[in-house]
Amino acid sequence: MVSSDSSYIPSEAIGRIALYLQSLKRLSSENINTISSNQIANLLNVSPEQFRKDLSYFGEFGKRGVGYETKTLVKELESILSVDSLWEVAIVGVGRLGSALLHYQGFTDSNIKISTAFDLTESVIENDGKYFEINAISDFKKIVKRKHIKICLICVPENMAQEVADIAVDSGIKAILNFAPVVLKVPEHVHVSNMEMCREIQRLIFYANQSKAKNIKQLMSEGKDL
Amino acid sequence: MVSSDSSYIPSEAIGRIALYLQSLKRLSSENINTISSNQIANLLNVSPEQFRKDLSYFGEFGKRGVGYETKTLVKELESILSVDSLWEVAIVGVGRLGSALLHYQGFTDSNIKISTAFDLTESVIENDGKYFEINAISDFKKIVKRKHIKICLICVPENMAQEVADIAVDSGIKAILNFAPVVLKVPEHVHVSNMEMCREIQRLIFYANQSKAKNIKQLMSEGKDL
DNA sequence: AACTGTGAAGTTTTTCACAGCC
DNA sequence: GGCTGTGAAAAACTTCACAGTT
Repeated sequence: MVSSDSSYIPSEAIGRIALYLQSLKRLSSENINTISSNQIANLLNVSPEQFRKDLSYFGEFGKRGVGYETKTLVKELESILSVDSLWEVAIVGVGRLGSALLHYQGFTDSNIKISTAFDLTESVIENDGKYFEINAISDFKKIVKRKHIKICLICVPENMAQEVADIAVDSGIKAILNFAPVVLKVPEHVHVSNMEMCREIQRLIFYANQSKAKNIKQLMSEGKDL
Repeated sequence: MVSSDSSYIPSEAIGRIALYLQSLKRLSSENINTISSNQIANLLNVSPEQFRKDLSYFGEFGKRGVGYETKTLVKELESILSVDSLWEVAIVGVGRLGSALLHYQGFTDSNIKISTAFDLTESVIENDGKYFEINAISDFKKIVKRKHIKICLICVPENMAQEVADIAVDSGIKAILNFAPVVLKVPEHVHVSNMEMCREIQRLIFYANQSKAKNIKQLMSEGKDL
């Protein structure tokens, strides 16, 4: 049923599947049992066709004339993304951002757990009476191999990020979520996703200012003085 | 010189301009004065054509046969993004993530400053001998108007995010960086960019597992037993 | 010779529009 | 009648290929 030759699937679609899943879980927990592509699309600011097309890459999950059963679809999407069982991920760099992520509560609902943390040296940090063991980066390969960890978050300063990425690749890591403001060089089979706040804010600045420019243009075309 | 009718510009291009800028600043500080589209593209894993095309939406910045002057291009790109002067942004929600962002050092280089923080109630937090004033969300509009803040980061729990977004919109905020796992409803003239780690990690999980599936498929087609 | 700038071609992604099913 | 699933059309974006400049 679930086909997954990813070569024909727009990479944006995968992100949207995760979005649909998030929303469907919520709907399901609110005891909404059935939903149409129109309804969910409206909730998520995508088009209904987009929603249906995205699902169609993986199979047929709805009933014509009826819609989609939320509970079933949750299961199907979890299976598509392979998030139907817990994924343990590692984090490297336990500075402010890293430790914020380490203590973030929101991962649990998504079957994600930051099970292992690394920094330059071993230590133990405490939060709300809970203790977190921080491992030395020199033990990365050993620990990651033993725990079969496939995904790692990089939260180190920019001048160390590539070095960490190299270690991760060498340790068999399959995907990296990179918070450092650099473009990591990794082999093709390793996926990198960047979460860079400065770049993102700068994009917003462009658009925020753009709308100002548009307004000015509009006012001028209406013959108004500034 | 700098034209900017954003309707013809791929929105991805803006993110890349911010990326180019980041890299060019670094190169410039390393006293690299000239660079070709080939060189910079290789550094950033984009194609040289992509780089040239992205710039071409805004003007002509290079010299044929020579390349680009880093210092000049930095200035040009800063002007395109309007990040040539300081942008003060607000943050709402000073939990773990919010306070990590509040103390993040990396914004300065990008002319971004989180100048104002909000939470449910007024308070003062301390870090490294520095004191940060946290304002009550009820004062959001007043303060944001007075300080002419146009951009805000939303770091509140998901059940409050829409409420905060409504306040932001009402206060004249032009763009929102949203860390909550919900799709915000805002008028068309307000730009929202989402930084949602769970969804991003789930995307990585899909790809991480995909490559496994591919490997298995490959092994099987080579006639090997598992 | 080296490198940019850019129409045109190609590719990817989204939207349309409608057949098919409940 | 209402809603899905999906080829086909349209739009968006990227890459090609080459003319133009230093």
